[in-house]
Amino acid sequence: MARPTSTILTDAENRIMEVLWKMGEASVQNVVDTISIEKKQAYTTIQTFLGIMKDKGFVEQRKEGRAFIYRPLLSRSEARSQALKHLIGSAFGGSSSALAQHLLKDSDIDEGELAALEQAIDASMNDKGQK
Amino acid sequence: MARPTSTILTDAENRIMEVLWKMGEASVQNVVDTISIEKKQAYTTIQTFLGIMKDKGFVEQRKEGRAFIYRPLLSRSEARSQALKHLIGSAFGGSSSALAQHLLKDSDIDEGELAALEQAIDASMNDKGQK
DNA sequence: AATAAACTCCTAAATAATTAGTAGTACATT
DNA sequence: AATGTACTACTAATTATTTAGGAGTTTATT
Repeated sequence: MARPTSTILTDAENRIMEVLWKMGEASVQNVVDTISIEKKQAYTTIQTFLGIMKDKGFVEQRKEGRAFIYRPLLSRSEARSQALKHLIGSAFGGSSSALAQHLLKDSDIDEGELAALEQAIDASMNDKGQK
Repeated sequence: MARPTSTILTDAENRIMEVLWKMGEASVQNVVDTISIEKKQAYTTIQTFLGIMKDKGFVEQRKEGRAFIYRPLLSRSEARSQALKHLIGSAFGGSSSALAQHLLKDSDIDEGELAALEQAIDASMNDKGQK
């Protein structure tokens, strides 16, 4: 394979998920209306994305009348944990302590606080985003 | 444009930059040798990437004999800050406090420490990675 | 009933990201 | 001198990401 499919949400997917997370569930039109305030997008563009996101397992669809209603299967917190994990893997050599040190590189904190942040990052990466 | 070029390092670019950061500067062959321990990559693949990275301004090239020697123009710390900024923009709604809260959602810390982390994140995003 | 509106389904197309082969040139070694 | 080695330059191909149009169908409105 030339390029593996991203395991995390792409930027466009993120924008759409944001609407679903805010509304709980939404039709294509709902997403278009909400997103078009910031970024003009064709109805069919959103439709295409929701189809892709269904294939990837990020959302599920249910028929209501003629239209499909989409519901997130991935929580915002889970998505954030996964994105964070990916960032650490790619930009921080897989080391959460590297991230902790990067974040706090200009602050004057002691060893204990650094270790605490490191553990918090590890926890964030590994949880399933319940909270 | 259907897809804007990524402003941050892609995964493949990151792997290569990691070698340049470690060695200070490196030839194509140096990168191949180092990377091939983990991931087998053709000489010309690395060559193509270094060309792209030169176009993007991430590295500069200098001729030494027949071969090109590449040197990073972007520091690891800068790259990390940019990657973090991008993550916050896409997955955390642009809010550094959202990231701080996500990181510390299961720890028992007080308001002051949370605010301190938030400021550290802001600082990390905005600096030029001198340290 | 005819027309418009709201959908879905299928198709298409541009650009990025990732990977690598081939041709050609310069240098080293037998 | 011939052959191999080490490069660069150019080309190519695959898959993902992002964007959207057109055909067809069902429902609503004149």
